[in-house]
Amino acid sequence: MTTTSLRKDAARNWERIVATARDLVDQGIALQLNDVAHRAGLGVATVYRHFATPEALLETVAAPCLEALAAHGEQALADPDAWRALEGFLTRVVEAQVTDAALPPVAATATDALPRTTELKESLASAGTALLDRARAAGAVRPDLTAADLVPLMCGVAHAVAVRGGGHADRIDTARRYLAILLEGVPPTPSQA
Amino acid sequence: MTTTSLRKDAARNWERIVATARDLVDQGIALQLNDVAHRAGLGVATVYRHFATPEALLETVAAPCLEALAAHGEQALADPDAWRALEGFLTRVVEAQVTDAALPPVAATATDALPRTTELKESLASAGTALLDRARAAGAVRPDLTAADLVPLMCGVAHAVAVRGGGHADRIDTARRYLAILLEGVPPTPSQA
DNA sequence: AGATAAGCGGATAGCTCATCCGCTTATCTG
DNA sequence: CAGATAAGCGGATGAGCTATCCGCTTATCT
Repeated sequence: MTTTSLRKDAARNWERIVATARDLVDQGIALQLNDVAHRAGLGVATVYRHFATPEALLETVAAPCLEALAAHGEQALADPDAWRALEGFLTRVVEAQVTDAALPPVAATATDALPRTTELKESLASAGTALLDRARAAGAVRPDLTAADLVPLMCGVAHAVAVRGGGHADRIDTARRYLAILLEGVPPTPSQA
Repeated sequence: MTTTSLRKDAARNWERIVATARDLVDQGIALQLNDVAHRAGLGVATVYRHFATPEALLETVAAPCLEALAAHGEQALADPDAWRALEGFLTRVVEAQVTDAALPPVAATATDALPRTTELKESLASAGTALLDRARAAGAVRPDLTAADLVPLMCGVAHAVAVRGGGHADRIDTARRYLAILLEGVPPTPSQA
């Protein structure tokens, strides 16, 4: 047996746990490991063995979405229009945050439970940084806005949308609208140019 | 005895509880009624009698600040410059949210534990609405931005600042910067004008 | 097929929350 | 001022949740 492989039943249970957690997240129910175990028809210890904390499970649930965003970020760099690339990337990010309830808490937390999450967030951040720098080189970004502001601002938009409330379609609409307002403020003001 | 008055010791304990809670909030410690009781040197039941839930206590702690903001909102309407009035008001709001840890959760919650909180939030919202409408009348507000967006956007800025982190002075600076970016996006775009 | 250890499950100990009830004390009345 | 009254106090306690441990099961390898 190779050192990293998982026993077949363990792998199956891992999937069940993540799928159950995914359902709970989609229903807006907070993850409680005991509860997840019960709903998945598994022993409590099985869940705790795979995921030490609810945060670790949540990060695992959020991972595929983070991967997709990071992948899009890479692709966006191929767009010759720097502004359009940045705008498209940020649009995807806020839409994802509004669509997937697992993302906001993961995005807003500085210290991750899983190393994998840190990796994903770093690759996402570096994509964002590259896109922002490229837009800046095109003179489209005010000097006091830096890459370190990107994640907070995206979290801020997502939070604003959540506070505003409404159904899913409303929230997507609100997210686009708030992002549009934000993007108006990204270029340098006349006095900064 | 008039029906609404409180016994002297009860009033004193109420003050102690709120003061203790204020300290905890300032230290960034989550309010737990049992814990508050112990720190205030009071019985647990005394705290539960005055405040049914941690939210009710938090709202009480936040109330003075909400009152001050509402009062400023009234005054701001006296400013002949509609845009400056709106900008000043929103600046106070985000600075308060960043300075007082009791505000963000209270502002972001739709259903209040205390009727008083609902009152205060309504008066604050109506001040904001009046200021926004006045700025709109001056042609300084894009048509798709309504009064219903004001509270969410302020919460969004506050959340973005919290995610960004830093010391208190840093956060104030970040808050002003994010608000400045947001305000750039408030006026109509050329195509909307 | 048998050996082995990885993995499983649920009982349970530890902790936090919120209520209840006998006692204390402020306030009112004569 | 003293007694009566009920408003208010405090901490013991039961209910509910979290997370760990350990004896049993089962997948995997030879």
